Amino acid sequence: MEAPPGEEALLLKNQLCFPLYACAREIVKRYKPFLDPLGLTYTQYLVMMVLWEKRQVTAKALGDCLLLDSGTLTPLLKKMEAKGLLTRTRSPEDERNLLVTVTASGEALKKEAASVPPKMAECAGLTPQEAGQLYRLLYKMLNNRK
Amino acid sequence: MEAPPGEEALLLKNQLCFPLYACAREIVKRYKPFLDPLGLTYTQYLVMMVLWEKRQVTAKALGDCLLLDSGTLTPLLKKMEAKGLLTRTRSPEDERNLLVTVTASGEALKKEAASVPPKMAECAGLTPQEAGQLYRLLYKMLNNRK
DNA sequence: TATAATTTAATTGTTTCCAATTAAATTATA
DNA sequence: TATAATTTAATTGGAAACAATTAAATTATA
Repeated sequence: MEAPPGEEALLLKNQLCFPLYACAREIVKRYKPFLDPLGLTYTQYLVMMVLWEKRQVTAKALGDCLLLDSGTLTPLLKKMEAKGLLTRTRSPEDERNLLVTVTASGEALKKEAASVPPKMAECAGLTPQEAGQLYRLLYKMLNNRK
Repeated sequence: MEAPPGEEALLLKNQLCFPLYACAREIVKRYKPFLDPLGLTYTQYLVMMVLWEKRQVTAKALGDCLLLDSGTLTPLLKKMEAKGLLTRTRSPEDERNLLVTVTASGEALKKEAASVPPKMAECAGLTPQEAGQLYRLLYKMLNNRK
């Protein structure tokens, strides 16, 4: 005897999005003990990863990278500037563009951050194969954006 | 010529947690046009799914289900009570427990919500096999919690 | 039984996150 | 060129989310 179709689709245990949502929050929590010593939140850590790679980016490019808009980035970047991790200047060629540049002290943080990825990889608890599968599926969903 | 090991692990494109985090936010955004007509946010929709299934739960049990604590649930449930979706009463057997009970109007919303899961399944853009894989991997990570 | 420990919600303060709007700079077009 | 459209950040307001603390009720223990 089966439940009517509309019935079972609304059960929490049949949701795909719920574990996605819960897992994302859980992961940020698991990062916390590793990021606290660096004085970074998870979102700030993401910004730093982009800056460690590129040294300088516009706020627009950062938002495109991280899928965050100015409502999130503006206050975040101001806080990080106050902490001395980056500078915020206007592009001389196009005053609309905000240039975000890593400072020496922001750059220096990279060495301490090097220990974070291996610790996190461990606490995810997936095999390398599973992690690869998950990575591929998540990007497939993300890229399904219109 | 390879980058040093600590180097590549800090690249955004090599992160597993970033697409997880971005995908969770993206999914909530994709739900929005379907949930707005019901007057529900995504988190409120999760609460309603539990209530449609159980009719009555304690706030504690709800938090265990959804992995949310009282700091999130207390204001959320008050808002939902104000909207007439549920009632908040104390358990007579144990006054510490808050009983959350769906109202008739909350129950009535279930019929309208029946159309949401199929629409969401479509916009995830995964095959049923992939969705199953993703589901399994996410729960594996979640259950790796200490 | 009296006290201590535990459990459960609520509160407080901080950080994200987003939608919608505004303002400024630039680019396109009439 | 003058005006319109576009692009980019910033702002505003609302909803989560969480850590840490507090308060009340219950249970365990000395």
